[in-house]
Amino acid sequence: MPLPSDAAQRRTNFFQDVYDVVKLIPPGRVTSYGAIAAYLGAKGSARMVGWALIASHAQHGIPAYRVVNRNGMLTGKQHFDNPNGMQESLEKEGVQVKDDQVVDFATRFWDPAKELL
DNA sequence: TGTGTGACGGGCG
DNA sequence: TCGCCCGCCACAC
Repeated sequence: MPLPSDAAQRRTNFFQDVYDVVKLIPPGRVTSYGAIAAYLGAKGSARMVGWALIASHAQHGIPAYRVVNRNGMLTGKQHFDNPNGMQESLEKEGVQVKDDQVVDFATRFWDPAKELL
């Protein structure tokens, strides 16, 4: 039986790791793609995190709406079934959103590298 | 097999 | 301050 290549194995783990980290984001908090990428040791590859989040649609229990870009902007809302649902979900958890942007992002920011020791 | 694309981030003029 | 360009790497065609 063929053994999976290290590269393929790592790719799978990367996606899984992204989901795992996103699931650990506390309610009422948000994080950025770059922070997740840095935590996974893929610093500079924040795009891969976004790619993984697109695939996260197939999974359930992935609060992808808690992930925004470094400016606290809901750039990925268009990828949800209900683009407006992303903002509504955040506001329901106490995260104020104005103009597709998280209010007081600096305080709401949750850094896995620091909080998730 | 090669090329284009993207839910990003940092740097430069 | 604003806008543009480059690097990053997995995936689709």
